[in-house]
Amino acid sequence: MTIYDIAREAKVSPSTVSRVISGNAKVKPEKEELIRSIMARNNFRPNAIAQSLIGGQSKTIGLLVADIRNPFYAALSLECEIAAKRANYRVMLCNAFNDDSIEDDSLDMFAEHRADAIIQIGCRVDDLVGDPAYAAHINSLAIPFVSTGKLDGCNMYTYGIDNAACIDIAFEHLRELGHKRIALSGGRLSVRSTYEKWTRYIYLHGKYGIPINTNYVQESHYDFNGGVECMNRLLALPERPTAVIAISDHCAVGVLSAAHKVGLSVPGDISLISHDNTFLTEITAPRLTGIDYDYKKLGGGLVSTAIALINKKEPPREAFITPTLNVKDSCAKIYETDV
Amino acid sequence: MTIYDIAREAKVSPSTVSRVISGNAKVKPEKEELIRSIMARNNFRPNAIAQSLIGGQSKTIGLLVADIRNPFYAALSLECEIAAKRANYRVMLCNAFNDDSIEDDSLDMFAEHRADAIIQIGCRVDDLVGDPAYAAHINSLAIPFVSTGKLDGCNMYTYGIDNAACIDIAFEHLRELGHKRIALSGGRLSVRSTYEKWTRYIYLHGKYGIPINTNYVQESHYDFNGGVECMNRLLALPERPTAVIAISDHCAVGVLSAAHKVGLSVPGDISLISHDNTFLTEITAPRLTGIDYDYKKLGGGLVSTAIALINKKEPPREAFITPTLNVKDSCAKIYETDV
DNA sequence: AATAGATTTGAAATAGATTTCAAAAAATGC
DNA sequence: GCATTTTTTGAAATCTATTTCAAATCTATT
Repeated sequence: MTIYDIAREAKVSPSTVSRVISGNAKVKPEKEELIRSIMARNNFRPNAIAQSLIGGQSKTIGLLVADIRNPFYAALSLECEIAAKRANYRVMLCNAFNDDSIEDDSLDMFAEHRADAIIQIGCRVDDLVGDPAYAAHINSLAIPFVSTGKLDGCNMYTYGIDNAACIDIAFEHLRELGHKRIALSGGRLSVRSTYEKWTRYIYLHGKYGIPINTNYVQESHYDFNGGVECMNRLLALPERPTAVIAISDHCAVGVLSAAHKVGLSVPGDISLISHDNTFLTEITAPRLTGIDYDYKKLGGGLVSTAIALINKKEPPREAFITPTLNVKDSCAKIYETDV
Repeated sequence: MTIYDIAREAKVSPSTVSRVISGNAKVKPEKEELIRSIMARNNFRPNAIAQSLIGGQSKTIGLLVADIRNPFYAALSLECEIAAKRANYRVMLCNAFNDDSIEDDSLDMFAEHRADAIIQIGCRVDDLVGDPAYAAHINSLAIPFVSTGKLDGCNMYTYGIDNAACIDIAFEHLRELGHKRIALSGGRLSVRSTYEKWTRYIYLHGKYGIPINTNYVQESHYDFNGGVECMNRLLALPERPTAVIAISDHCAVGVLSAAHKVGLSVPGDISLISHDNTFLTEITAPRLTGIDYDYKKLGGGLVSTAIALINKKEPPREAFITPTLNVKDSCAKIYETDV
């Protein structure tokens, strides 16, 4: 069923049918009525593929995430989908699994499907020391490219999170509660967002004249086991920290589990601040205080930056949303006598 | 950059370039070499949209899930994506949020984009008493439709989970451990998969001559709060159950939390069996014993059923994978003296 | 070298919409 | 009622690849 079939039945030309569909030209009301009724009766739906071909726009945004099973990516990709839909764009989602070849293939696939823009969240695009070949690959696509991260040598736009502010907020909250021995669990330093958090952590120690215990910053995976291992290392220290900032909720649950395993109470013995504010923070005991993002704003910002680029507008090269603190039950006041 | 540009530069016809791309006709080796080098130098990628238009196939499968933030859907949609990619299909993902109008719109969108097949997981497609209008809508799309669920009056194919077997396995495990007061938390009876679990639960009581306490079957939401509320109701009973089968991991975590809150130990005081075996079962204390699915097989089965239908093969109307029990730490033997 | 047979190539049609441009129809003015 | 302006319409070109069919080229055979 095509516009030609509709046209024949309505005794008009395909052009007229097209005008009814697109709505960007006047058609005599009675004819429009007739055409619409024929379309409805035949269950006709215009072929979006043909529309894309002639229009030169696929109305599709390629969305590449590291792993949709990670609640952070799930929440964010969801908001991207909603924002895209509102702007009459579709999302084509791919998981990269931190596998370089899948990542490359997905980008090529987006290019072949003529995605109007690409949004990438996670993966190599936030490497502190980027792979030049990867940046070159992205550039070669010649498709507007937006990410929460930033890759050197890559023609791209960033709409992300103010990472330093995350640590500012967490640190300040703990400081107000009297904590001075604050640990960071930790993430991988090779990731830019993590690097920015670490440097801010160090900066804040200087600012407040708190001596840095380098053992308090522990590299870890972003998942449950990363948190467990990290916490175990912290617990083995002669003087253990009184508070831990975890790099993700997943990680925080691991920290919590390791603390519980040795009989420590959170927040009684150790306070814990998390990142991402996914549903995980609601299902632990205690519920986790943590850094929260406005996911709607973040997803919306990524999409609107992408769409601005599609429309040849010039959005800011970089924009960052400010995180907030979502206070729940995992932090407590401390009265240190020995400092 | 199109095949015409390549053709001009290589001094051949577009047909020849096309033959090199598609590989389904011989081209003189030296010409092919030349054409390939020109394509590479210009970073040429064939336009998948044009290929779809002429080929009459979009090589796209529409995937509609209830909510990607739910780890079950995330894990399954991931496997669908992988299986589709292996068969040279792409996935177009939409979230329906249990919102009927979003669901309808998404289906229409799939149709307009000429998805070759639609896979739906969750949402109205597993309603026990289906909405005839919804079934009619699906039928009107005239696109192969595959789901884990089943909707009356709908021309569709099911590749799902043997729900009765889930309960068989959970029940058997608990029975072997000596449990007789087994509760079900619970899900919504209006969902077919849940209904099948409930009926099996009742059947098994009959089979083993265990009296049914109707208070032990509690309807609930599938999430954390559903589990909490359900468990609170169970705990308020004069004789509380010794074991709970939760309808999802999310729900199980809620059950666990409610148990802990009143000082009950799991599995010391109460055993708990979950469903879905998502990462949640690994991050609780104790780790949750539960019903596990072969996600790769399930996702692969959904996709291969869809592709069989695309290729006019006739796959089975219904197929079900058999779940397994993943024994972790949330169930214990019980020595009941009072039964 | 001529012919038959096999291989390789190109012109043109096709997929299903949109858009431009000119023609036809309708509305307006006098 | 006729000329002029405005609105509505249709024919044809376009988007980018694939495929058919016939023509051209090459190889093999005698």
